[in-house]
Amino acid sequence: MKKGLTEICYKFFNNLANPTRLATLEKLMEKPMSVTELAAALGQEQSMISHNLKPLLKCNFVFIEKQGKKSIYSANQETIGTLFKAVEVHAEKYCPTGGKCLKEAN
Amino acid sequence: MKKGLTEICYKFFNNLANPTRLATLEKLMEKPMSVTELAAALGQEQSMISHNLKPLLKCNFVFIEKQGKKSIYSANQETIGTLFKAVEVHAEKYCPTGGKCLKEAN
DNA sequence: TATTCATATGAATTATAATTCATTTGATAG
DNA sequence: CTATCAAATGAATTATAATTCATATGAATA
Repeated sequence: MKKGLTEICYKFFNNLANPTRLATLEKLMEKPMSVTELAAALGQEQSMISHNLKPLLKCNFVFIEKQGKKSIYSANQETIGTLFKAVEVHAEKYCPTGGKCLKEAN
Repeated sequence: MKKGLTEICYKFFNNLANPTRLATLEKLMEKPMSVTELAAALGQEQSMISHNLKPLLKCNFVFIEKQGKKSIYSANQETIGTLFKAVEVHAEKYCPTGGKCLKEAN
């Protein structure tokens, strides 16, 4: 691991460590969507989706394409796909309780 | 991505979204160490290292082996290696400023 | 079995991030 | 050019997490 990558990693994982952003990414992995569509699909306020898309966009976890007054967002399939896969692999091998541990207090 | 993995992902990334824990993992990727050694290597208080090792251990990002009064921690090379590599690959392709964006305000 | 070393824990404080609500900007259509 | 729809922004509030400090546990040794 190169020097300084810890800092990048922090920003990187911090960006992903949010339920709204993860749900947004999960939706966008299915297909590109507008902000309004995302808000409807996730049952969240439009402003909240916008706020959360911003950091995802900044780190290129999602891409934007403006279509008239709409902004169509799409997921970075390469990066997000790799990460979700990595979590899946880890969980399968190292979370024998199937996420039961998540319910407990820290 | 399986149903319910969003929740697991949240816990997963949340666990990694911390500078102390990332620095700890980076150190442990080099070689197994005791809590005291880690504290010295990172210039942090022992209690802080212990506090931060706890969630890493819980998700099996690190492993523990007790040697007398010492606790020797080691990294889960498989998972952490994969993740760090993924960040590296992403950063190389999608962070053209070389992390310069990290300095700016959100 | 008292003492020391290593680690873990609890609880309070401090710092950081998420969410909401009001408002603004930008684009298109009437 | 003004009304409407879509998205973005700002600022205040609320929620979460990190850090510190004091203390407790547990193992080894004199």
